[in-house]
Amino acid sequence: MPDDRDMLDERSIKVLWAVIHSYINNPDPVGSRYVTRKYAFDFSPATIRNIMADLEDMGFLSQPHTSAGRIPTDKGYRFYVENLMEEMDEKVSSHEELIDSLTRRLEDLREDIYTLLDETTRTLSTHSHYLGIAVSPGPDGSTLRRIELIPYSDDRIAVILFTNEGIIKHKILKNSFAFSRNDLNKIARYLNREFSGYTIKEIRQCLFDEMARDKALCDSLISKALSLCGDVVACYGSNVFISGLSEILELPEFSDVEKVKELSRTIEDKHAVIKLIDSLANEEGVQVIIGAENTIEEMKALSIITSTYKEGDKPAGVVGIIGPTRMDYSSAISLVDVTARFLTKILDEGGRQWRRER
Amino acid sequence: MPDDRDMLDERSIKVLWAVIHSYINNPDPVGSRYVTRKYAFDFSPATIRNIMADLEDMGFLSQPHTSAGRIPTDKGYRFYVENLMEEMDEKVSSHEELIDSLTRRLEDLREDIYTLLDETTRTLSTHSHYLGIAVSPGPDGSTLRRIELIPYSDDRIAVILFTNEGIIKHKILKNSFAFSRNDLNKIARYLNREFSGYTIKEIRQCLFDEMARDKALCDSLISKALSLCGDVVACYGSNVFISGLSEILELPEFSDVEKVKELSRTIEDKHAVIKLIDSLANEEGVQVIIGAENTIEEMKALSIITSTYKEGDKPAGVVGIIGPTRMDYSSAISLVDVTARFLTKILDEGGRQWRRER
DNA sequence: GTTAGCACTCCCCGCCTTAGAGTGCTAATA
DNA sequence: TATTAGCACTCTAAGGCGGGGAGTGCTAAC
Repeated sequence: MPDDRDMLDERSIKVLWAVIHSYINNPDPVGSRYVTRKYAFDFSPATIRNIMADLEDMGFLSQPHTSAGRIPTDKGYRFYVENLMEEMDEKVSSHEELIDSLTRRLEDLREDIYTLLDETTRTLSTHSHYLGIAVSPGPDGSTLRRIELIPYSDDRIAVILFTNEGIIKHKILKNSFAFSRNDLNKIARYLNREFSGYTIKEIRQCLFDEMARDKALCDSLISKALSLCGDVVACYGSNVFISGLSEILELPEFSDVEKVKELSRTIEDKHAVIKLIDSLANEEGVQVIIGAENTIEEMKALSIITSTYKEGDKPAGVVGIIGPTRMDYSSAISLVDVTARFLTKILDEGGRQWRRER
Repeated sequence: MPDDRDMLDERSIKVLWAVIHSYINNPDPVGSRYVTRKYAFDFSPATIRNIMADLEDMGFLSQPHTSAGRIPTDKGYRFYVENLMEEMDEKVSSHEELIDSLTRRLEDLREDIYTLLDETTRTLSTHSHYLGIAVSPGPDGSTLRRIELIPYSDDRIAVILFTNEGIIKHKILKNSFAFSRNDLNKIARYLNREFSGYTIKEIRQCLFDEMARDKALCDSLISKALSLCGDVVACYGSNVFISGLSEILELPEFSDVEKVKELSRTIEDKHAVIKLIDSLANEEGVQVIIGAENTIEEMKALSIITSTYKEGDKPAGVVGIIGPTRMDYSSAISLVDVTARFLTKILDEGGRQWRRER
């Protein structure tokens, strides 16, 4: 693919930027006259029209109908995000207000990452006026810090799993054997020695190998320990948090109820969302997916900005913003970036001393 | 207030029922001609018109405009729910399908009530096509089964709280003292002896009294135990689960985006919802709130059906359905009823042996 | 007490018109 | 040769108009 940048002269770029900038602020097709006026071009509308026609030929702009102004295409936004945004937009504020409000709201939640992520999406959505989204660390983002076994009733024990990321998972297991408290302590000690410091995914793999290698080899307590542990790590998965529906409904693109239905169906399907987001989980830095670049059919009219937050230097989970393709990319991107860094910092403060050397 | 029932003769009641029945199935104003045809009355439309005019005078029906048919008022629905529903509607199915799907989906979740309630709302909404709602037990609905203290890092301990209702709450406390594992065990034993079997609310009250009575009296370990416990019970609250937005958006009453916005704002405000639902938490059996009977401004166009599920014989939390006033009350009520009973049964199976005699 | 008949009301829908915004093309201009 | 003014053309959004239809309330007859 040739570099689009080369196809465009300075003037075309300015016009493209103007159209996008205008359209982001106000979803009316942008006319040539408006561009000359508002953006103080030294050309007449007629010239701008010619340029716009060229931009349309190249696929950066489109017309809803003949004799309407132009609106950006996904390709147009893409070009904007990659080439124009940083150099042409006046710098957005340093997001002090966001950091403030994150700090204030999340202060007491450091140790409970689910509530923390939930609050994060709320903050993201009120600041961006789009949907805020967060995904908690999955099996390969979570590192086991510690596992505890607690007798719960005559035939049940509670398994509690602490991770470095602040996730605390619990599961009650119906066990047919009656373990003594002493047995449980032994098993827990064994499991902690063996597995703490590894990711859930690694533990899964390890358990799998162990089982496969030789069942007879393990003494019975160890094999029971492994099976307890297996039950819990087996159902370990990511959680999704999404909020800000009432924010995003204020946008004119959602004045059509059909659109709203589509959106609500999409965000109620957590599985699809997890799948989508997980595919971005290992990318460095802020990811931008614009409109039809998206793989989910119902989201082809939306854009997604995400970034991973980390625990140590390992990607843990994802935060982001979902909005219309006509999104304020510039500020959304920096919002997401700042938020991800903030979460990384919080995790860092909690968990450093526990990281296992490898 | 005089009993409305006395004001209406047999014939008026039949007409009222017909209007409501028809309107529930199809939100078009109901005309006199339609009633005679569809509901096989032995009278002419003119007679029905007279009756309808009377019903309107009495406040059971209203007209969107002159020369439109009638639609039920909140008072009309109230009369329907209280007097007509059971005797006149053909019995709804015994909800075997619902029980089936509840059983299937909730089988593995008995011990984790949050996931269980969340899934319950999903099931409720797919079966009713309205919003499913569930509220987890609050401080006076939860009975402490057991408390565990676990060292978490050098300066933090994890407090884990098990309740009879299957709630597992955890909180990481930064403690300035370094407790030994032994100390923690002692403290936990003390707390369990003292508090298990009591509701969180009672424990709160008790802690409060204890503190007030005499601080000096307690030896230092006990006072620390109480303060640990206090930190955790202090932040114990209900959780709300709501789902089915995409279901309810299919209804014609939500073809107006303003209505949708209002709805989404309402259900995002968990606090208001909890407050509303909590006020019903101690009522026996199924509660029905119709339209403007509601105290929340934004919900005056909606009806709410709720019932409490119990742990033993003590009300624990609330499940319900939120829909338009034009709701299929008959089936909604039995759905909610069945669901609440189901949850009660599940809780019963898990927790009986732990109830403290008083 | 019930009903047929009838005039009346009001909404909904399709149709038309108009105003306005914006385009593309062409010919004139610097 | 690049730019621009002028102009005819296109398309939408909004408002006005009129007929059809559904339903009512009233009156007088049964």
